[in-house]
Amino acid sequence: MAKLQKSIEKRNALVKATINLVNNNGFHATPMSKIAKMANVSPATIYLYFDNKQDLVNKVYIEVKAAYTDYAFKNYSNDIPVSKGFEIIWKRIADFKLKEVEEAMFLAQCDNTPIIDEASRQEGLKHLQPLLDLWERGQKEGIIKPLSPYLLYAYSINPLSFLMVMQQRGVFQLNQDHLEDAYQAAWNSIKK
Amino acid sequence: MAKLQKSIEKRNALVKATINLVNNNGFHATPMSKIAKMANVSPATIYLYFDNKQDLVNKVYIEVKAAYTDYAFKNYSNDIPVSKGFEIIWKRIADFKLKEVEEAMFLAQCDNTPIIDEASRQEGLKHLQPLLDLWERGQKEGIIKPLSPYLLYAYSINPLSFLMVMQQRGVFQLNQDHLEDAYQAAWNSIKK
DNA sequence: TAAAAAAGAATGAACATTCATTTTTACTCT
DNA sequence: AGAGTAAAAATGAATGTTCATTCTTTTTTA
Repeated sequence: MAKLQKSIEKRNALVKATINLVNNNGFHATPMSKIAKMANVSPATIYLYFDNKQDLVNKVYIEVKAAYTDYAFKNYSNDIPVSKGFEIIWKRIADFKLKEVEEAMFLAQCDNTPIIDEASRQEGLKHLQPLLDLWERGQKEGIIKPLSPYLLYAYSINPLSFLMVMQQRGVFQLNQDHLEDAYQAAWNSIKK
Repeated sequence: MAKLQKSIEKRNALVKATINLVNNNGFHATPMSKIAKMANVSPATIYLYFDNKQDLVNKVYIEVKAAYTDYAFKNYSNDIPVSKGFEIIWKRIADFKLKEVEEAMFLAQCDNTPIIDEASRQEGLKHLQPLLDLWERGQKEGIIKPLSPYLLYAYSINPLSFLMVMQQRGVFQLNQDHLEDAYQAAWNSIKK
């Protein structure tokens, strides 16, 4: 008999190709045939790994989001003081966006368009819980402003996405000094 | 002989339908036939007003961006003090995003995806010049931080887009208090 | 060697755009 | 003012292409 395993490399190649092509052309202008070609795979093979095109992009989104938040919260634990915790997370996020430009672009696109299922969006949101917990803790301790988490996110974390998109478009070059400035702006906007 | 005029109402209906459908389905999942149907027009008629689908979305983008910046800078002139000028612009932008939700969503999507021509993107960028001038003036007067305009934008103006998208998704309800908080965060992030 | 994995070609639907007609409009001539 | 008309505007139906997905066959693997 035959107990085979589907190639994890093929799957990875498909995920990578999807990210790249969706970044450059948008989801609906990215045919399955092109994804297959870039992954060096037959179009039919995609369907061994994913149910259909929608399932493909949903799963890629969730996986990239998970990788992103894993990276962001890597060195964080909730016995670290709030201000230090925020610095750690913020800088890891900046790091991720600078190093994993493709992944970050892909998330930005998914988060601003209707290409992802509502369910997958919710799923992706769950991964941000540690940050919400940090903010709640900070508010209890009177260290950060008593604002809605959406405001806190909008003014401290989200601006990085904008900077990254501008950088990716070659509009300007984000350097280490910019990042230090950005971190200060982020912290000033949430600290009490 | 006949000197006719194409109906401006039909054109407006097409623009409106495009915005609505692209917001809900994304550009490439929005067929010309649906745009036509929503505008109560034959598909062929679209081609009397626009060269093709790409031209349609480019023109809609530029027009909405122009409407947005006209609205934003309506009550502003460059003899107004920097801090007051920023407040005026910021609040007009917030106003626009709250009142013209569809238009604002459309811009957010276009600004985060590859659906718009590079040329049209540049064209849209030009309209922000008054804000850049304000920042330059503020920096000369030592009132606002000597940061890249992209950082200033990222931390003062752009967060509104995020809040608007969240609001639109029903994730949270943006009220007048939130906006006052947000304005303070915005001003704190740019003032020296 | 038997079953899974992978492939390439086939299928059928969806779509952007064009084509052939019809309708509307504004002007001219009575 | 009203009828006639030429051209623009608008239309619905075609056209040809692109693409997601499936089908049939081949290849790989345990």
